[in-house]
Amino acid sequence: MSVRVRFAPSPTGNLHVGSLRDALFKFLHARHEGGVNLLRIEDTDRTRYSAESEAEFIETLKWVGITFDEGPHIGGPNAPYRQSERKAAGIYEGHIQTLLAAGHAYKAFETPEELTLMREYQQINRLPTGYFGGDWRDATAAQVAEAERAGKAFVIRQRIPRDTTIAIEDAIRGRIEWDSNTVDDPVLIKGDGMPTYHFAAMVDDHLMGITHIGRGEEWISSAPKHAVLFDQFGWQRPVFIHYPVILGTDRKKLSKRHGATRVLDYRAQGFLPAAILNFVALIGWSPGEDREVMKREDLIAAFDIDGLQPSSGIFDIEKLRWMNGVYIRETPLDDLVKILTEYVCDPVALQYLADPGEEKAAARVDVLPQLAMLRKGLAEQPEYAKAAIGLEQERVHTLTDFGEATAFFFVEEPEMDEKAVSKWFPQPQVPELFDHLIERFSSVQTSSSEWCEMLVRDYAEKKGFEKLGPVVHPIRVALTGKTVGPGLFELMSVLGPERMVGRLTRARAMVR
RNA sequence: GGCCCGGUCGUCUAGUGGUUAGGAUGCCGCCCUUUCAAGGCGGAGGUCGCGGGUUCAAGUCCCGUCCGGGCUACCA
Repeated sequence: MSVRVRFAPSPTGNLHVGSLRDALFKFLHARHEGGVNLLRIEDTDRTRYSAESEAEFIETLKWVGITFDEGPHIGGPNAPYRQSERKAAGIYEGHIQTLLAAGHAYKAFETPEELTLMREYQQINRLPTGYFGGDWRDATAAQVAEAERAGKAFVIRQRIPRDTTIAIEDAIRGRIEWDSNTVDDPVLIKGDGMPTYHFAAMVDDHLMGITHIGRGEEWISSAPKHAVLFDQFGWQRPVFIHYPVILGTDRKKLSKRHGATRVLDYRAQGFLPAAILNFVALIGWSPGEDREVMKREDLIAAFDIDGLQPSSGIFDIEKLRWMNGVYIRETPLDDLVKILTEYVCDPVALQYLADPGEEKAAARVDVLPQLAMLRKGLAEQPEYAKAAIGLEQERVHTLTDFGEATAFFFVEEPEMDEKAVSKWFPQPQVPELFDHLIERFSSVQTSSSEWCEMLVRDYAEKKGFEKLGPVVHPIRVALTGKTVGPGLFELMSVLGPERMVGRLTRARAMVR
């Protein structure tokens, strides 16, 4: 039987990196096996559902390149793909009647207050908390009928078998068992008639032919209920895969304190989808060999459930930054320019950089003016901007870094680093050097890097400098205001004679 | 409290009874070089959570223990 998996998020907030990783594992599994990946929206909790959230999920998934074969946005043979719509279509109604008739489910009429009281009693007496029977699991038909006649509100609970062992086979951890007396009777249908996750997800998984239920390990505790439900329906149990969780640097669940949890915030910070995918795939999964830089297609080719790990992993943004740098360097320049052009115009990214909310660590307010200059440069002098980007490509980690890295190309008068100026400008060779260059560049139209190199080397040699440093460094400071950056001759070539004359003249005035 | 899951360099991980415990990142150093990167080379960093046991041999198997995490909702 071919593999059928599903990503079934509850759209109640932003799509965060943990969910992205879950979606990725399923996607890779399906694609590796030539199976089917489907998207289902679990919106049975109408009080928390948000349409914007659902839209964000779909947009994010599309951005990183996780594709689906069926889903609410593309349709498919198992439509509808939103549980609220499936409820409206009566899909769960018939199934709960089947369970009720077989005695695998029962109506329970406790009020929420009564349940709270029961929980408190259990806690005080150090008993396992939960609904293990209450007043209704063993109620007679007459009692139920009377309560119904009285119009009392009820939920429908699953009747978990007692005095037995429930075991599931987890694809990562192997066999896990429970004493069935420690598993309480979960609500299947809520008072408002909506199914809970426990019921709707399992019914849908069966109806949609899901072969592998992949989800976070926080679901392990409810797995016995789900397994029993499949048994009670007489359905074949799918394979359960409980992924380990992704933690923050404090070993607590990943939260905003660690930078960001929302995938789109990483986009705003200038991370490439390929890098995010690659990085996140390697938390909790390994190809089993010493290979780390893997593009989407490599991941698909290598993915195997056996490579999944049981232990949780910490999200190390430093390693993500390294990996993002690798992907930026590997991107062909034309593509990179296109990506950057979109990035510097992306209102969501700019908005985030201007106001990263609680994520103070990620605040990059200072970079906004620089990104604006890059945007302007890209629009008004595309070839010049492209050359500048090409020179900085191998020394940045994120798209955001291009703002700072290319800033000196676009401002008329680059900000001069004081330490650099005081170190290099007072040196005796400098005035004559600047005068020489100003004169030479004033008389030419273009300047290739070879020509610039020859010019500088000849001058250094003529003046008796054994090393290039004393000549190169003052020029670099004059042209860029900084001591670090791309190779001087490439940089000179891109700047061109006119800009160089302007900047050298200004620097010359500073020397006296 | 109850039930369940997990535990190899700081971090991500390889490892399925016999390895000097490997790789990556981060850190440090050297080389390259006009600087910074990138790249190359090298280094520090692990008593495989701890304690017992099985075995000629244990990170690998068994037991116990500690620590971390999850669940314990008419949320998912």
